[in-house]
Amino acid sequence: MTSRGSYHHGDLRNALARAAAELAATGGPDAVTIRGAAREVGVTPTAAYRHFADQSDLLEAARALTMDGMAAAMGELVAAVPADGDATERAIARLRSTGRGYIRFALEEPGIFRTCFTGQLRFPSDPMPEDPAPYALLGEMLDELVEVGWLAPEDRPGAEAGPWAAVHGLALLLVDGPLKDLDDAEREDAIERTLDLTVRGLATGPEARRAR
Amino acid sequence: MTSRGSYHHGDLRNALARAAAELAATGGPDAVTIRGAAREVGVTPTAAYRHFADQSDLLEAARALTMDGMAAAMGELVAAVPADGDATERAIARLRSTGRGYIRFALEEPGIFRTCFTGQLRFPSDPMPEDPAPYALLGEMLDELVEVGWLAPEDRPGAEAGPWAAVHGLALLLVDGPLKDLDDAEREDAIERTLDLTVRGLATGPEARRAR
DNA sequence: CGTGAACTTTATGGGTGTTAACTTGGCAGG
DNA sequence: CCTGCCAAGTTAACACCCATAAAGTTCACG
Repeated sequence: MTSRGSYHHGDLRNALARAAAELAATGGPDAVTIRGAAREVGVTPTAAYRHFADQSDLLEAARALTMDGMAAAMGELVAAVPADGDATERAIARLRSTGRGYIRFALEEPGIFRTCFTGQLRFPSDPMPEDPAPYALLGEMLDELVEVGWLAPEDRPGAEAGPWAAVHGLALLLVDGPLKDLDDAEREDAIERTLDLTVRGLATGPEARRAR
Repeated sequence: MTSRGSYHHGDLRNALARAAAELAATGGPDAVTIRGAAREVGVTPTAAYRHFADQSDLLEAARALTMDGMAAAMGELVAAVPADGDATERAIARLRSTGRGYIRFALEEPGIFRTCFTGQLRFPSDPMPEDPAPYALLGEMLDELVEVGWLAPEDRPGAEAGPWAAVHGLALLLVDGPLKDLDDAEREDAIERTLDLTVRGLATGPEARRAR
C-alpha cells in the first residue's frame, strides 16, 4: 500500500478522504467536491468513483475524518483542566472547559466545525451520526455534576440539549453569525457569560441549593 | 411603476429581490443566484445587473427581505402571549415564548432562517446588520425580567448573548444538525428543557432568590 | 422626436457531477 | 518465467449550472 508514484495509487480512498477533509477545513462542506479532492491528490476525477459512490459519499467520509479531528482537539483541552480543589468546583470547571474548547475549536477551524455540524444532509435519510464525540464528552461532564450534587439526578436524562445548544449556538453566532465582528474582549465576555448561564441553568441539585 | 407586461418592467429591482427571497426560503442562501432570480421574474440574467452590482448584492437584498419576514412572524408569536397572572410569571412566559417563536420559525422556514443567520459573508467586510429585530425583542424581554426582579440589574448589560446562543443553537441543532431526526415529543422536550435552563440561568435577581 | 435608461442577445470562461469506453500493470496460476 | 485477467486507473464527453461583459434593441419621457 501507499505505493506513491505508481500507476496504481494503492491507498486512493484514504488519500481522497483526507484531501476532502482538507477542503472542508478551508472552505467548509461546500468546498468538498469530487473534482477538487481528485485534483488535490493528483488523480483523475473519475478515479474517485472507484471508491466513492457519489459526492455525498465523499462528503460523508470527510465528515467522519473532521469529526475525529475535532474530538481529539477537544479531548486535549478538557484533559488540560487542573484537577485540584473542591470536587464541585472542579466538575464545574471541567464542564466550562468543555464548552470553551468547543467554541474555541469552532473559531479556530470554522470549516471543520461547519462540516461536522451543519448537516444539511440530502433527502435520503442518512444514518444518524451515532454519537458525536463532543456529545459523549458533555455527557460525562453532566454525570460528574450529578455526582457532586450540582445537577439533580432526576434532571440528568436529556440534560444534554440545553448546554449543547448554548455552546453550539454561541459558536455559530461568533463564527458565522451576527456576533462575528466582536473584538477579543467582547468575544471572551460573551463566552464566559454564556457559560455562566449554562452552569447556573444546571443548578438543580442539593449542592447547588446550598451554594446559593 | 409596476407596469407589468411592458418591455420596461418598472419595478425590477424589487421583483428580483422578492424572487431572491423566495429562492432563499426554499433552498437557503446558496439557492440565491442572479440567473435564478431573473428566471423567476421572467427576465434576462443580465438585466439584473442594472439593479445589483453582483450576486452578493442580490443576496444582501434577499437577506434584508427575509429578515423583515422573520421579525414580523416572531412579533406575532410573542404578541400572542397571554397577559394575565403574576408579573414575574408573565415576564418569564414572554421570554420563553420569544425563544419558542424563534425556534419554531427556524423549523418552519429553515431556508429563511439560514439566510438570515448563517452569514458566511464574503471577504469584503460588509456592514454589520444593525440590530436583527429578534435581538431587539430579546432585549425588551430581558428588561422586563429586570423590572420584576428576576434578573439582577447589574447583570443586564450584555445579557443577550447567553439566551440568544441557547435558543439559536437549539434551532440549528434541530434544523440542520444532529438533532434533526428527533420525533415531535423529543423535540418539544428539548425545546422546553433548553428554555428551562435559560430561565434558570438568568435567575440572579432578588425575586429569583425568593422563589427558590 | 431624440435621448438615455432599461432591457435584450450573444458570448466568454469557469465550475460541477457523472457515465462510457479505453489503458495500465500487479499478481495469481500454469 | 510467462501470460492473461481484472481492479485501478485513464481520456473523452455529456449535461448541466453559474457569473459576468460587450454590444445591440426598445420605448418612455422630456
